[in-house]
Amino acid sequence: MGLRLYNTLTRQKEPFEPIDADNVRMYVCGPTVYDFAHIGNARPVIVFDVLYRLLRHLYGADHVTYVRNITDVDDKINERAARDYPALPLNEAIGKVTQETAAQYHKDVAALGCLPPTHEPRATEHIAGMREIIERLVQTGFAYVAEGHVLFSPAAMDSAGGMIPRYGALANRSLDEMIAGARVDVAPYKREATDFVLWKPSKEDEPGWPSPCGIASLGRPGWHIECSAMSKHFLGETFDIHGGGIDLVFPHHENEVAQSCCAHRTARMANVFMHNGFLQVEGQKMSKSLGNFITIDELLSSTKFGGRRWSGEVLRLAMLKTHYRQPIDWTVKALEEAEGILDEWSEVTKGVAATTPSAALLDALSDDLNASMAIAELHRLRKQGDAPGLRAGMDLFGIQPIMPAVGELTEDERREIDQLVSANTAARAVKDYAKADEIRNMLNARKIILKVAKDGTTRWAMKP
RNA sequence: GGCCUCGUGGCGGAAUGGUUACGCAGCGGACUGCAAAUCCGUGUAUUCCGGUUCGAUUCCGGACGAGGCCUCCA
Repeated sequence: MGLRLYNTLTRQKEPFEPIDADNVRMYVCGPTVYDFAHIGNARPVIVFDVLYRLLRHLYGADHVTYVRNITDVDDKINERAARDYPALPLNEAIGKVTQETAAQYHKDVAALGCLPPTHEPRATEHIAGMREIIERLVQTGFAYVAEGHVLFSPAAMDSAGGMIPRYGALANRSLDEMIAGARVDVAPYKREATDFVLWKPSKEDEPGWPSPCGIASLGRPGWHIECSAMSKHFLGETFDIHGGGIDLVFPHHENEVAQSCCAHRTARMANVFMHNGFLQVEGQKMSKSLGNFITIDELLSSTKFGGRRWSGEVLRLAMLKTHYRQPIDWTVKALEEAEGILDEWSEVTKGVAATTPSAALLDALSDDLNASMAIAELHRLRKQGDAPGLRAGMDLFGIQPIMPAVGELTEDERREIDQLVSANTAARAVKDYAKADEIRNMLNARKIILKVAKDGTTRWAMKP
């Protein structure tokens, strides 16, 4: 069975046909680097990493180009920089914030088992490309200059006709509905309430670049234009897959489509748009005010969630247990269950070389990334004792075997435990059960459990 | 207010116009000095009310409930 993907553009699953099978091209919206990435941010990164691995498997590792940007120009960054480094000049402070946050992000997603994308461009490296698109949009009447701003006109897009899509086609809403919505920011320089900013003027202490369209003052780009510029640069005017969180459908992706299709006179920016569902924490929306806001780093290295640390592999498996388009409830219980499964898989696959992924596994993932069904197949492989097959499946998922909590013990502690376990085995061999039980209780008190196999060999593990 | 998504067992979570995967927990058994671990077996579910249909959990309408977008939050 070939790859089928759910396309937000058409609201249905479609067979995936790459524009060029020698170079399958995917763009995923990356982070705006102003703060630690939270666990909700991790979902698209993990989901599209699995898709990236699947595409590499299907089309060859050298035939997939994956671009995930870093947005390093944004007013939230400016605010954060001013707050955190009040003594520094703003631009210097911004540099510190974006460098530090990007480094933390790389650390986080690596711990989650995500491959680096083929290209990871920064918005500030592509200002010239943005200016070029903006110039073209103004020249062709899709955008206009007003008080140092450049604004895009969805109304102009809708009257353009030809192959250019209707504004709102992706989000499935009409311009009339949006005007009726009436919560659009109305600025005096806008011709229509639905017009959005492509470029805006910068104050002297704000980051600024030479403006397009003959605007004299320095300025900076609006939110959506960076993705249009960077995707064009690396993937061309039309590419295969564009991904991100479902909240990006509108306005972000809708506006990207508008900018790109109008600038390039194309029918589609990307053939397939994919969006992952939202994440809740213990049944509630994650928000700072509810106090359930949790970052990737906190899960990995603090005891804030569930009173303990979690490995990146466990976080990844927990994330993939739910289909990517469904809402996911992030709970301690779900992480514990994922860890239990991973412990079991790890035990049988440690040091085992992978074969190729089973056909059933590929079929499951090829059906719009049905990871739940794929995981069921991994359970089946384990049950059948097919360790190499299981390992191959785990590789496709990007999940490595873990060292159960044992990794947190020091070498000395582990040696001591090994000795106690040997003493327990020896005591049982001579039927000195009092002594054996005493040792076992002592180990249990230290959260060590003994696992005696049928052949008498004894292994041990940390209780979660 | 407008638009959209979702509602499956004790829990998590797939699939489907016709015996409802899989996992966790539970229960029973094997094994064990006793436990644990492991293995085998096993019960339980499609929110409610209408409609279409030989047949609906699936399709359509409504109710109730949860969530999202319309605010530069993935």
